[in-house]
Amino acid sequence: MRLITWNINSVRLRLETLGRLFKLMDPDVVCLQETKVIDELFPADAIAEMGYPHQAISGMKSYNGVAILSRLPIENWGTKNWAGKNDCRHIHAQLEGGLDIHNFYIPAGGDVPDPTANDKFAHKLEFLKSVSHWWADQQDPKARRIMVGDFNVAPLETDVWSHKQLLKIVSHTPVEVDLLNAMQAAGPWIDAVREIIPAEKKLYSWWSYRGKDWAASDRGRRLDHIWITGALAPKLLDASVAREVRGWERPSDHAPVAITLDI
DNA sequence: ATGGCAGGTTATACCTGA
Repeated sequence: MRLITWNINSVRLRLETLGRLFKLMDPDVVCLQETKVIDELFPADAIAEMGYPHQAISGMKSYNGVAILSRLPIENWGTKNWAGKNDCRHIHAQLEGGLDIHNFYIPAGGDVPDPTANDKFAHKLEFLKSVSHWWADQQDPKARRIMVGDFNVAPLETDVWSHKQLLKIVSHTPVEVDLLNAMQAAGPWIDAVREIIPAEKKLYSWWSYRGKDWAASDRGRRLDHIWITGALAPKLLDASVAREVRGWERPSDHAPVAITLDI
């Protein structure tokens, strides 16, 4: 089974690109973030025709929005609110056989890494804490769970183009990294991508739109993640970032991240 | 050395992203 996560930055604008991605990667399950559309206007029929008739969607106007698209039947699905906001940043779906998939769009956090001066950063920290506490209450050593999404935190030094230069930049500050690590420990979760691609290797999944030549300057960050529970770890076959997708025409600023499981 | 870009909106400037 192949599963991918992608911050698509508008599902309507990039519907054709999504079809191209289906052909490139042949995924069984696709988790999207920043769909930016209410459920009534989500291109559900077009995506079903492309081979993904089983869908769980939760969107709002203009901002945020998440979706899980699947070739395999979804037995049940739902959403949860975190940090006191109903803003379409999480959706989960259970597939046949009990595989549980959680898709998150964690708040970006604004520019100023100070929760007393910046409400968005305070919200991000609160969001990370509330998800951690929830996972801490879901302990089940046999659980087959996957947690994916745009976490908006690049935890490792090799997850950013310059650790030193980004220490005070939102997405790589120590307070965020500590909270992300706490969330990972709360699962406990295994970083599936770093199981396959060693932590010594630089790895990014996002490059700013603003650079002149994103590929040449390569100032990226690994903001998009796929975590799995210990019960799934023996099934992990592969993981990758589809960097080439960032170079396609009218791209999202995020590249898809993928894993393959022997299930 | 990031913010210079990009997406959405009852737009034609301003919010968001990170």
